[in-house]
Amino acid sequence: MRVSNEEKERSRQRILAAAGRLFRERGIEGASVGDIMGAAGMTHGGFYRHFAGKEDLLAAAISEAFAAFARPLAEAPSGEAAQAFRDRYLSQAHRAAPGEGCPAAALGADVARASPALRAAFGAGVAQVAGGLAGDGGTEARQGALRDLSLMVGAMVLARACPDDLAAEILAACAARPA
Amino acid sequence: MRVSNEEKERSRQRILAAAGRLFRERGIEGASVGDIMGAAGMTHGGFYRHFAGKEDLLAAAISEAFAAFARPLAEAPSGEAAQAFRDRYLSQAHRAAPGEGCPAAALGADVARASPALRAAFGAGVAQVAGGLAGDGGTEARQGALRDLSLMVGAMVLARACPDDLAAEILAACAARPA
DNA sequence: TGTACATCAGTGAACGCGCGTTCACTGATGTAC
DNA sequence: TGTACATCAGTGAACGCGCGTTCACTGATGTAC
Repeated sequence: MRVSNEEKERSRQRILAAAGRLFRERGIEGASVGDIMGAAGMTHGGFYRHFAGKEDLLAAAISEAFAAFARPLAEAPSGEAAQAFRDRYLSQAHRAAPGEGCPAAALGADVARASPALRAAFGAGVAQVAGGLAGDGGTEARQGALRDLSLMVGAMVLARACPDDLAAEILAACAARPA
Repeated sequence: MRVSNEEKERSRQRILAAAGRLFRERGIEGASVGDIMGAAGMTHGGFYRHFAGKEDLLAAAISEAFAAFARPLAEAPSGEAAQAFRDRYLSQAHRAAPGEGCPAAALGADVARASPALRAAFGAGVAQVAGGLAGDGGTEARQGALRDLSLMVGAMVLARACPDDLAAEILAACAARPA
């Protein structure tokens, strides 16, 4: 049965939110279209009324996830926000909750093997986060932001893949000197 | 037809080498048992004479890949080897050849979602590389090595997932100040 | 050292399963008059 | 504003495909005597 235009838009947002969480939690291949639609409260068949296919959804979910993840950086005074962002990033809470965490740490390796279109969307997200970290500084600030982000992404990738004690050591080592 | 014990061992090594390359190039799910056996010059059926299953092979391939990747760090004087390692790590050549590159950058995100046994093997590999970077320094050297490795892994994950120009910027920014 | 036989590495067909996508169908919504 | 009809969001069955794993089979290798 057809639903109203407003409800359709709400459905689309639910699918996007579920995709953003499940892709980050399980990886691109680990989250099926059926899983995502189920998490959004629907069956799989209606998916193609909203997206052209899984890759189309993935691109939209990545853009949305990066925008949400970078939001705190744009909303507060530059220096404070950046430091709060770093502290949150290198926490055990972030390690334990990839579904709400950094899209780069969760999906970077998958995107590396994906289409140029996806990599463009991913690159735009990375630039967005780096821009937020750099504030309105110049070239050097941007360089520093890219270095900071690399350190954080690497620390989180390693921490999630390592046993708990080594993970704690990695996060502490990277938090110790904020580059 | 049965083959000799020596040839069986050579087959096992070919499977391990092919797995190490294909897992890093395509990810854990992207490299099938059939692909790997084909790359090793055999058909898929014989696989189970060598390994209990795909996960067993993956653990062995990860250990082998980390050992080979860390080898240059153990074979040369500590300071020189570490600097050469960093330069090679943050290069375009490494970005373009994941199959022969750092297992942590290529497989970290996949291993984060895998079994504790796999994460233990991965953690041992990470510790091996960090140990090679730290040389025979103390706690502080190990902290620094974990930070260095995090920076390198993050830079490579981001560089591979981003378009070429942003990737070059990331690698240059991280090479500029070797933490 | 020879011989007879058990072992087993590798082959290729087959299995059950979950995937992304397609499709006929439904009935409430949107729209042209 | 009402009405008649076209649209289309969502359902659930079905598709073709590739996956990891199993299995009967083969014949050269390993081994007990």
